[in-house]
Amino acid sequence: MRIDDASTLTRPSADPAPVPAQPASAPPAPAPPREPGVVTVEKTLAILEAVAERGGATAREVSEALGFPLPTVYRLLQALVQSDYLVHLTGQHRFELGYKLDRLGVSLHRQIGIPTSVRTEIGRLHTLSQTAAYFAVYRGADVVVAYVVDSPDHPRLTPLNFGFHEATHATAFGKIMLAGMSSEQRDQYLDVHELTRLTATTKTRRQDLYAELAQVATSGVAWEIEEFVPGMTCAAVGVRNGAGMIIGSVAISAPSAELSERRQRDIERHLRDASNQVSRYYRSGALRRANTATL
Amino acid sequence: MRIDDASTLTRPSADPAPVPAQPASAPPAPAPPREPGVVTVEKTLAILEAVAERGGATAREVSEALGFPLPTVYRLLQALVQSDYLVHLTGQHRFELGYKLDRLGVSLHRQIGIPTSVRTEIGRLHTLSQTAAYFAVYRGADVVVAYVVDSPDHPRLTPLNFGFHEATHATAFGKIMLAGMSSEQRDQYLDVHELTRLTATTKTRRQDLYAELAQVATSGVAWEIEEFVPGMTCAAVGVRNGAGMIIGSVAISAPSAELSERRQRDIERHLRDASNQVSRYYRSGALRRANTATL
DNA sequence: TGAGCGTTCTCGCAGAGTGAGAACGCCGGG
DNA sequence: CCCGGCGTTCTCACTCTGCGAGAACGCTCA
Repeated sequence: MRIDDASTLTRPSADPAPVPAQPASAPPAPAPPREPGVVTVEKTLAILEAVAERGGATAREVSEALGFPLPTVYRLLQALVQSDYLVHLTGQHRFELGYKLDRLGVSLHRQIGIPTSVRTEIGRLHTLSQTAAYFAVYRGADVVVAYVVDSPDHPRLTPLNFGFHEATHATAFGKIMLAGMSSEQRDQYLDVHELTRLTATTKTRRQDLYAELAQVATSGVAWEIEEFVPGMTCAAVGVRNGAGMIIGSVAISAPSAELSERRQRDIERHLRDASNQVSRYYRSGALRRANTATL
Repeated sequence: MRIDDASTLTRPSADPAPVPAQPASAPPAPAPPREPGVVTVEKTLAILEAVAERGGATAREVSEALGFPLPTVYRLLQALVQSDYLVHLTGQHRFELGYKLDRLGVSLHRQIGIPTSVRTEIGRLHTLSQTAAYFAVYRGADVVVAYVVDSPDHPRLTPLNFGFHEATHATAFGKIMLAGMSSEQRDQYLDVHELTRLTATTKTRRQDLYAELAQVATSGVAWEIEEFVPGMTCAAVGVRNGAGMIIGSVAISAPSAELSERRQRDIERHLRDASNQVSRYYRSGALRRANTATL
């Protein structure tokens, strides 16, 4: 059973900034797209990430990659080393990631807080249904992937790593969560999140989406057939707390080609079983943070 | 928490610089101990860690905990949110950790890079010997815990988490690694790292330590009996690469009381077995980064 | 209705961060 | 042996950035 590795760089969601075309000229001040923010902090974090991406780097590499002058890079590198976000491998003349990042990662997982019983249940879902298996929860106003179990034979959908929280309209667990919101919450949510087209069959009109959500609400199961990634299908069932509110969702993904009608029925059954088990956990006490997802 | 370099030595706590006459000002703060560094960055990271420690926090909590004025805290919080190191749960008026921290944690683990075959071997060591099991490697000039397998019945020693790299003189795997260094490397290492007393039996004199290291080098196994944590004993065996150099170490920890002579023999056997298996992996190709530990 | 909190803005000042440049030690190659 | 290149640290004067008191706005609760 693997926890979570993989995950590489995802394209930074390019904001629709005006002036997308930088005229190649103007070496002086082409005014980068970025909003103000605290410049020093942004530079520092950029350096940290540069070191992370290339699995360690020399100061010069960072300087060239980011276009920051060398003295600045050294200064900020040292600040990061001092706080244990980086280590300086003096022998190898390299900077690599520091151990605080592990501790922070652990803290993050603790904040999301998926109990072991739920983890094993998702593991069972993976084994029984022979698919990648997911657990998603509300976090604040977002819907986020909180746990994944997959295997070489049944790998996760590449973007669906821990922390994924986009494309709610185009994922099975996203539909479950949208269907679980009050209509005002849903409207507000969709006012902020566009119905981006991802494949030929992605539902990009609210009308269509609402119609499906109504159906999801009654049937209790959401399917998503190649609306997110071509050739792949997902399915999900909601998880409810003691008050009957949807607080999360168990889900699977599999190649569409492998899904005979019979297999679909089996999967639905496994999803409902898993949902029941997980819901049972959340019904019995232990509902830690207020999951009422105020939006 | 590092104790290393000389920079601390150069600056006496209260520097009696020329111009001692401060213009009558400064009745309040006599300037805290901290060395310069990039102030903004330090503040920002302090905020990040404050949020991590308390599992999410409001801006005001952070402000009070760290003594930074509110507008500053908000500004830096936003910088962190913008870079995905924090999320702002607007519904709950809280800031919590962001998903980039997971990605950075994963990158760190990838940089340390313990292959799965080694992981399973440490798992087996845990099961067979019925103890917490560890794998440690050189990283730059340091010796760091790279992987741990434990269980409720056989928990790890509390400080021995991933990333632990102190007290080399008082841990079994540390002794293995010290024994594996050239004498110049060892001397240099010990010039920088004090032989801190941790328990009544910690070896704090180089003499004593060197004597034991010589014995470790010949026997191939290091024991550490309550020199690190009272009541707990550790043992370790080295892992060698194709060139015969020590590049890591497998280790276990257990309560001293549970270690009959027979059990000690069993544990030594299991450690040697594990070491052989792991060494085999590092012998066959795959010796990625130059582990020659230049110091 | 008002107090308290979360959150964002404004704005003038001070000082922090900046970055060209030089310096130092170390290495490997000519 | 000396030179050139690299990693690393320091200096220093200038400027622009981050600072933080304070006020403002909206919300929730009593």
